[in-house]
Amino acid sequence: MRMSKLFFQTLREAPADADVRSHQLMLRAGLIRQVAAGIFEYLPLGLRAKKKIEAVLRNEMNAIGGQEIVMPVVQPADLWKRTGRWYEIGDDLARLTDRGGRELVLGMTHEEVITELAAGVISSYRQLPVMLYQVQTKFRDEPRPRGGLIRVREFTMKDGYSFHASYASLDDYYPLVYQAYFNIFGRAGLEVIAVESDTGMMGGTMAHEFMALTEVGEDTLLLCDECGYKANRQVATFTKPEGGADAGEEPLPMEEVATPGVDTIAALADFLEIPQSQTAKALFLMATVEQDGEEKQQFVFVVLRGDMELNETKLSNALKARQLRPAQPEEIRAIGAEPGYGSPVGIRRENMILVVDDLVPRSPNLVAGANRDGWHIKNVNCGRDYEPDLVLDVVAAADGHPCPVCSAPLRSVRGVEVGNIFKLGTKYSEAMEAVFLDEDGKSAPLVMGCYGIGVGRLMASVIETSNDEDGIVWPITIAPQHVYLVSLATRRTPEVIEAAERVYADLMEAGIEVLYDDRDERAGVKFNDADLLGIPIRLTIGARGVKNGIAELKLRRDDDMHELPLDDLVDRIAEIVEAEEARVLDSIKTDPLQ
RNA sequence: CGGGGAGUAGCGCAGCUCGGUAGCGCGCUUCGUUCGGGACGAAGAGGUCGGAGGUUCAAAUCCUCUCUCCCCGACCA
Repeated sequence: MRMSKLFFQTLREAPADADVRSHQLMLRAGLIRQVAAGIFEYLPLGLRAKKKIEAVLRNEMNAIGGQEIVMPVVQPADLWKRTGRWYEIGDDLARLTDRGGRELVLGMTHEEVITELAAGVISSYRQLPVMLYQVQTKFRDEPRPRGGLIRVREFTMKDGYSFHASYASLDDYYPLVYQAYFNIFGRAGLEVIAVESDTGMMGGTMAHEFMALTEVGEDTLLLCDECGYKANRQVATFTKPEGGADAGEEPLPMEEVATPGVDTIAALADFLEIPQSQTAKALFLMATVEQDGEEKQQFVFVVLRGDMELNETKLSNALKARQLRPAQPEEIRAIGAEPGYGSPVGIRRENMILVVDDLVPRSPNLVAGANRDGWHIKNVNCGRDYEPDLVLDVVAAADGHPCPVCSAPLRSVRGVEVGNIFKLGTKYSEAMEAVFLDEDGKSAPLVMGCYGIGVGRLMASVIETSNDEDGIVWPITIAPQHVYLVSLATRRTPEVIEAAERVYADLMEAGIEVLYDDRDERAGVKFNDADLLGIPIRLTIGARGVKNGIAELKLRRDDDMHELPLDDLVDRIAEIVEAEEARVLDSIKTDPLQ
């Protein structure tokens, strides 16, 4: 490809509304353009990188028996009604109506469609297991797209779905996908870790997320450097201490204490000069739950120890709540509690659930609110002064908490979820009546797994983790082009143009991907654009070199200059491309599946 | 949805307080000189100042409404 004809433009300055590094670089390098919030165009170079990633995806999916199909973006609402997700999912699901008044959705994922498809094709255990996948556009009307391609509304996803005759078969297959995912990310030059994750709206029994560790990530992960435990904060557990500072202490009589204007835990601990672990934190939430097929609002009172944070995912899962929101002050007062001074002691227990974190009953003599503005109660004891409805682990693991496996301190890091794998089970096959006949001639629902990778997000993550102050540093495996050929010709040096043209033609002839900078620009402009674009191999043809029969070679990833003889260039470049590819492949790291 | 910020040429910005011919840098076009890490000179093209109302002799500037984008939070298969 000739730069002089390439449809793009590099930018010296990053657009003001990009503040994530990968976003800035992709815009500056002319890989993408933004059309609307979370909606992007791919320009030629960006698309080439995207297609390289897709080629890796296809290759690895095919290697574990995947068969590629394509399903529609626009799907009938009826399918989504059958699984209930039409009702469960809120505004993230874009809905539209066709000319005949029929309701449609833009596919945000394809479980419904593929399960229906599988139901139509699969009738016997002899057809199982089978893995189907597609590389297709998804639309999710995210409330807040951000970070360029990190979080978007319209995106390309590789989504795969496996169908099995039994859970045992799914259990056998799942590790193959797990390994294929490491191969994919490794081949794309992205280091990831796999963490256990919440199964969320997908449902299912087991799930892993593949996370690229970077500060721009939206997920918090907890890692143990000692034993290797790692989990998304949403599901992470930790070894809870035996009790508070006063563990083992005898319960003391309750005592009211005036605390004017002290309506936060931090202020309370300061005011009474006690650690936050000696306080009780009261949280009031409204949960949307299903009861007898009806949606219902359920008031939830949660008591945590003051030094802990609520993990809403844990609570939500335990209550099987569809939604959780903070309760309004009038809702809180309706049960006889006072916002800012909430306490489980002396409240009206009708129409509410009192959930207590399991650390609270082990922590005697806590200071709780008095349900009265400006007052707290000392020496509140769970079990003596109030009876919880549920005692659960509902607190969030945080940096420094003891590992649940080995008790070493956990470390919290940020990560971008670039892929996920789920054991779905029969949730969708039952809803869609996707059944097969087993060996005994009995009808049974298909057992499913599903596996996703966001292509653009993967690309952004690679750039996010592989760049320097001058620009992108592409791994050669997914770089838009392998070679950036710089011609430093001027009008007085036609022999340089001639040599560069010949090298370009030879490289093309040999099937080597080359971006030829034939623009009438000064050397500095070309070198700076070369650095910005991040093509792995830079080849420079200048007057000096041509006189001596050499070209100059520099790899984007290091600072060393090399000289290559012009008459042996093509073979040498081919070797280097191969060596650089091998280098990426050699660095693939896999986490054992736990 | 809550909080904050911003919309003026392709990109980065000034002008707005105090109403009076729409500017600067980069990029783009043409010509000339230059040519190994973002050259120089000359001459140009390019903007309904996000949109709609209003106030005024006169609105980028003041008022009202509205749209869009970004950041933090809520949310997130």
